[in-house]
Amino acid sequence: MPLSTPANRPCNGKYFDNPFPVPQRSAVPQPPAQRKARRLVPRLLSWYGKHARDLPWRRTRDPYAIWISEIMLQQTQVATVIPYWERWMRALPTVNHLARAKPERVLKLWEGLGYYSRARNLQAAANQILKNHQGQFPNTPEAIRALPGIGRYTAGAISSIAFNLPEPIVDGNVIRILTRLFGRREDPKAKVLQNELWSLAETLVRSTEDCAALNQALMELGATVCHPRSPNCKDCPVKRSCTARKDNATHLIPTAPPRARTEARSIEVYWITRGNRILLQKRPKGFHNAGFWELPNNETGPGIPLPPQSEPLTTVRHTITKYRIQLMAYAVTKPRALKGRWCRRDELESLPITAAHRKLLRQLPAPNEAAQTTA
DNA sequence: AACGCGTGGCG
DNA sequence: TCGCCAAGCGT
Repeated sequence: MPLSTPANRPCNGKYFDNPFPVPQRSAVPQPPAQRKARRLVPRLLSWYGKHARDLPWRRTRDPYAIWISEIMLQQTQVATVIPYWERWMRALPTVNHLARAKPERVLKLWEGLGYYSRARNLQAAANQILKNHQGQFPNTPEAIRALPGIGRYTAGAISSIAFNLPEPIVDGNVIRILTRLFGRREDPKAKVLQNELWSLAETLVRSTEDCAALNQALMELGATVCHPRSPNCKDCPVKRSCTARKDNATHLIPTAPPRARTEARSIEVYWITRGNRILLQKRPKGFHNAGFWELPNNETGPGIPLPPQSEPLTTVRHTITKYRIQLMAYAVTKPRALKGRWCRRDELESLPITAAHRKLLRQLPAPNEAAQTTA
């Protein structure tokens, strides 16, 4: 265990003093779906016991470490996250380290992961923990949920995984598993089904004392067996209870509403060199990805008149949700007065730069070749 | 409630 | 190449 965090701390008995599971012994009969959900729990737990991957953040119950992993894993695959998480935990092993770090260092550690507001929210939350919780990670679902960047899912995940609290989680994996198990073909984003999924997830997590394992079992099953496309049903511990499988409808469930079309969009960026240096600027506040370094461009600054029919040195395409963006890099020899920082090639490594701009920079000639290229 | 946000992998 | 997808959140 390479971390300096309080790793492998055994699950403290105090977590079990909570009044749960609440025995549902009312006169009203339970809805069949909830009964079915409870029946699944032992199978899920025993399957997880055998098949859980050995992921680095599963070797600790430090809420800080688990928090970082949960934020990194939002809309991001496990394989991508692992090296980032390892690096982050070495660089900023505690809430205090994160709160005190320079924002630019935080961005640098996040560089390439995308959805960069996650990184800014992490640091804002760390400061909040310092101020409101004396640097101690909060241990109630409500207090966790109140931190910036932590929504209902992440609050449930940290509560259950780090503190073993009986808090439900509904993420993409859980949506897939539950809609398939219960044969629900409605749009899982619709409020009605959403509520039912959260209710089922709650029943599940309240049916065991190992809340951490149960919730992770759901996600693990979704990630490794119950794939979006061509699920591996033969390896599924609950296949006999799966309505979608019985109806041969796993490819139809969960229903996915059509996505919005992406629009094409071009941005001119300017390759401005002086000797062996290249001009970079920090993305200004108010723009997305504020704080990252980039080449001057006509998105965040004024355009520069280019000679007619000038060809870009290179182009890089990348897509964000709505736009397919083409960055076209033009060599500019006589820029109007632009603010920025003249950087040597080797300095670029230490600055936070988004993946799209990194790609662009890699494709550009070295700065000292400027004269020849821009003639 | 619907939209915007990054990136890399896959068929 | 293209569209879809991955441990969501804030507005």
